[in-house]
Amino acid sequence: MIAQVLVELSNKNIDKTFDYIVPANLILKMKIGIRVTVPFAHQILEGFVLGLHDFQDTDYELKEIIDIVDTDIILNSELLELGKYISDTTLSTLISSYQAMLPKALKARNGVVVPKKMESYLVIKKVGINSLNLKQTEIIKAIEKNGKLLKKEANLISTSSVKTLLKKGILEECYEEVYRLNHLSEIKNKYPLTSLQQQVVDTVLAKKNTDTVFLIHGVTGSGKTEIYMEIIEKLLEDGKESIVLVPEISLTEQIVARFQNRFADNIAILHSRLSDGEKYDEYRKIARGEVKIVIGARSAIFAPLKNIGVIIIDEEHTDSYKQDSCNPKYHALDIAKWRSRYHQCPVVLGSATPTLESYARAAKDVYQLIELKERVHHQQLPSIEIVDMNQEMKRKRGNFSLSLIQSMQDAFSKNEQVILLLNRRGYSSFVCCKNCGYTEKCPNCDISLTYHKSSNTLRCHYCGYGTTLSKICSQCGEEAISTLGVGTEKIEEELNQLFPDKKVVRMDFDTTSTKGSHERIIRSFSEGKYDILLGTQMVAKGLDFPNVTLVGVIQADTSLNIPDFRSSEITFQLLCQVAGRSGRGEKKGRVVIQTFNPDHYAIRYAKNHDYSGFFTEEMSIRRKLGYPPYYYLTVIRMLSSSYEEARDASNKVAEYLKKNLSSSTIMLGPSIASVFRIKNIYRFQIVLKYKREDNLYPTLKNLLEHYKSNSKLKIDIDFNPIHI
DNA sequence: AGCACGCCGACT
DNA sequence: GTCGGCGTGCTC
Repeated sequence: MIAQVLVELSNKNIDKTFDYIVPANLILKMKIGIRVTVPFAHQILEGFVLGLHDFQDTDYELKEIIDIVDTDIILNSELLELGKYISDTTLSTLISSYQAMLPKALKARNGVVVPKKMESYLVIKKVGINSLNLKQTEIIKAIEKNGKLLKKEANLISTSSVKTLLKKGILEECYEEVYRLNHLSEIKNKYPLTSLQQQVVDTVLAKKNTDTVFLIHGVTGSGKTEIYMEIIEKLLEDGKESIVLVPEISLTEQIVARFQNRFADNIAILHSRLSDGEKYDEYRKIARGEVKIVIGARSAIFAPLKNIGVIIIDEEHTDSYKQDSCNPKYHALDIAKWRSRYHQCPVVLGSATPTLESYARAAKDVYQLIELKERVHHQQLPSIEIVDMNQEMKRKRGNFSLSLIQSMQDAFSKNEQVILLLNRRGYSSFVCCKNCGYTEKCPNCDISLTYHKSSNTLRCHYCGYGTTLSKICSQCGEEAISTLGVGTEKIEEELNQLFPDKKVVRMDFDTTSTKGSHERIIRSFSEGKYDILLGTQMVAKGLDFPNVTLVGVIQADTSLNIPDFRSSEITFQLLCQVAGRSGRGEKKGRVVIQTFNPDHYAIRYAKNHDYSGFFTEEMSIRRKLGYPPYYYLTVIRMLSSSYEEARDASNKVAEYLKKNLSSSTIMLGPSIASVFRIKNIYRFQIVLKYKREDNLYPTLKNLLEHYKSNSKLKIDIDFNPIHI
């Protein structure tokens, strides 16, 4: 027997299987999709068995498989097929696609082993023994209750009796895997659906055995989660399973608790804040068919469920559904559509602010659109006030407008809570010498350093570089360094001066880096231990605090100034999302947005909660400039530690693309990437715009092939990029 | 990742 | 003449 093994060597561009002889002792255990260890180039590697043959069809002298890693199939036939689809559509290696689908503990690894957590149990081996003493009988009875007993517990009765019984062969010790997380809770009463919510549920279920994609465009607070849960429950009655994708940062205890109250321990949770061991356990529950509902962030889309009834993607506009940091650069929505075709089940997308791409597809009936224009129980959407900071600055009032201060005082007087958004962490956005104008930059990246007052450091938000702040300018030697721009740390300081008797809690990258800190902040704010929750975009999404009646946006311009064609869309989405945190209880909410661009259309439409107005205007701009959804985009990046190397290669690549792509494809660049040096790697990029380009994949494949042995230059391709 | 192979310059 | 620099390519 010959096995085709795909080995883990993702660093080098080896994208093929190698043949190995299956030794006689492993033939019975050998299955496609299992993990094995093999000798490969003077080392031992792990890999996946992708095929089995009876005969050798090459004349190499083959080596033998060393062993199998686990007896279970890691990649079932669906996942094997899905991996090929991912590789074909993202042009990344097959092994990287499989690795992306698995939790760390199940990847073909090189070294790291996550211990399976085992507990020792006692079971009865021999029955009908009657010469037992009192303690021994007690132990046997305790075991008979459930058929087994934790050894720890038996030892509490009598350690020596346990030993004797084991020695006599009456008892036997066995080990069982225990799960680190237990989602045990009782099913509580569910809320009755409004007739509007019920209609949505019925609409989706009417197509339950088709691969229809639904887009639920529902305002914040329109009760989408209840709709999801009802759909899931109805499909559960058919024996069907569900995947629910939720943005990483809104996957909090709050949302998990809602699902637990409804489905008790029938759920597995997958997100990055779990430890490797916890992730492994949750994954095993799914693979063993012990749970029917999976809630998780992006990678939960790969959950190995076998009979999927629905895939729900909440807050579908969230950019973290696209993996763009490493290969394969896949979008969870594409994976969802593939699996929906495979399982013949619907995909349900939900958002108050769908991406232009999704809404345009709905408008063209590619997706089935469902509109929910009102909040449940006729709660009103918050009223939004725009404050022109150009006028405010003339009055010199720091970062808080009179209107925001008054609104905050008003909320506090009624014992209500406030959320403040500032989409920039740190104390100041950069430091600058007042004498010579020199700005301190990161030595490894083309980025200004951000001042963090609490640690008195300058830090790079791209590579993590840190240095202490010196008051003396390194350029001119004058003691004239001053901080400019504003971050969350500085706002926290101002708040303490403005409202000394109010308690502020800050939630950003810096205060949520330790395990559980994110949850702690949310819980204590929800318990009323703080009056103000101040944070970056983390505070904008999914949170539900009934006592919050005021949301303040310190600077709506932060995201507007990003040099990206999506900056208006991102700003509009962020403002709508954060506004939606206000007035979710019985009291009506208010929102104050401070901006230097009060007339910008993204801000104007957000003020009126006018999605369709924004959609129409933004679409006309995208059409004029030739951006999605009118054109597809692909970014090709040339990366090298040598500036010249990256520059020269980008010119060569551009020439090659021009020659091989059709004349209707528009090529932007080559130009330096928006941040042209990160971690000492120079980055050039080419952007392709096209409506249809049949030569795209073959051309880019050739390009990668050509450069794959070049160790100095890396070619990085991102189809349908989120950021360019 | 390693290790072999091979094509150049420096040196006993 | 030989030794070793490392760039390149292969590993079932």
